[in-house]
Amino acid sequence: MDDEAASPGEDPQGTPSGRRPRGDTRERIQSVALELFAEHGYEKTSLREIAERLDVTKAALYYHFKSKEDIVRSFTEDYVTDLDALIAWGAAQPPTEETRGLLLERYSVIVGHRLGVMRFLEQNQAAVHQLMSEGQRDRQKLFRTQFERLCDLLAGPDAPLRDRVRASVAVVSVGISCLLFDKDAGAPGELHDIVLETACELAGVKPPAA
Amino acid sequence: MDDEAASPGEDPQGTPSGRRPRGDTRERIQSVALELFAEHGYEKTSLREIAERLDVTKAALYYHFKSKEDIVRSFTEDYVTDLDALIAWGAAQPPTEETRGLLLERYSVIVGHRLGVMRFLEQNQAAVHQLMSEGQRDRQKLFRTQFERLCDLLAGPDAPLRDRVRASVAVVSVGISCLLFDKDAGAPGELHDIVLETACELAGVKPPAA
DNA sequence: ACCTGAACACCGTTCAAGT
DNA sequence: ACCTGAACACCGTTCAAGT
Repeated sequence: MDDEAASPGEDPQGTPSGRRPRGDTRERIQSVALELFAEHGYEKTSLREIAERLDVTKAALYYHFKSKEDIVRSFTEDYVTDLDALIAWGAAQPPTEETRGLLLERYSVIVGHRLGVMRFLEQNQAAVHQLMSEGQRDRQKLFRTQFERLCDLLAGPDAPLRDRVRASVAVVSVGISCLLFDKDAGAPGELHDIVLETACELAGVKPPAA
Repeated sequence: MDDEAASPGEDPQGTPSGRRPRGDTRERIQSVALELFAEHGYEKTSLREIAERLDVTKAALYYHFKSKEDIVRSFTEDYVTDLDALIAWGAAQPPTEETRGLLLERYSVIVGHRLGVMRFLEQNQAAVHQLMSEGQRDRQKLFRTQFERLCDLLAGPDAPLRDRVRASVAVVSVGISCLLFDKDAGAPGELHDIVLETACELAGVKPPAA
């Protein structure tokens, strides 16, 4: 039923520490790929380049991943899971101002923890959008849908246009602020506070625990 | 010196109405390309598809454009020119609150007039970024640079972090709001007013002519 | 001036085969 | 389980040649 759990072969014995086959080639592929995708873009990075850096053949990559897009999905998955959990949490809360403030704060924490993936997603929207809208059966996991769900939790589909626009800008602002000013912050929490305050102002809520 | 003015051949006689060679193939390529690039993304759209829709050969496209990237540049150029003019204007004004408000208003007008190109740029950042950072000698025309110049006119590189973050979000908000809510607006100026008000609030200025 | 046909190197993907 | 070598169809690009 759930066929996307096992990646290489089947591992029927079940190696104690999970399914990683000791040689950590799979993870090395992931990290080299994310690095190169960020540098030259997803489409401009060829599997040959990735393979060469790892001293393996192009074909070897296909033992660990079933396609180039599957490599992307592998390091995108965790972010999607986090965001899904946040949305589910938000949907279960009473739609109060406090909930909306916490939603933005938790979203900013997720973004802060996965800047590399966020940068990739932001820069390769077109590639990623195609990628996700085909194979994925679970429509709830499409990025666009997740974005909309998050916005709806902040403003609701029946809210006046102004509120919906500002809610969208609030969500987007968290992402791009973190990406653009990652390096420029002095104190560690400085950027986080600014980002959250700005997003909350846009969404029309007081920042939580201000 | 300026070698990017003439596109097909040289047209030494100088056809009265410009350099268009009557058969409007060049423009048909542009419109089909923008359409397909928006639908399937820049990289996923092949020159074969474009050529087939126009009933010509792939090779024919190379008579009108010197590469696939050159097609993008052709419908990107006008937007870049507009933005350059806006930046030049802004740099020549006194750095008052009124100037900053007008900067945002004029930017939102430019964006509103070129939604198709904006959508393409937003979704294909990675492709476009590569594209522009190589061939282009005129560094001032890089998109990233234009974005930064615009932000600097709103906040200045020495402004406190908070102001710089909010200036960046202000600029980005104009683009994404127009793209996301293009269709949802009731009255014609309704969205424009909301977008401008939001951007001005972020940049810390009163909206012009409110 | 405007376009075709055929070739080029490169790409992502597959698969039988090796260890 | 993990990887190679060789082949596949397709891509962007070039170029001599046609009208």
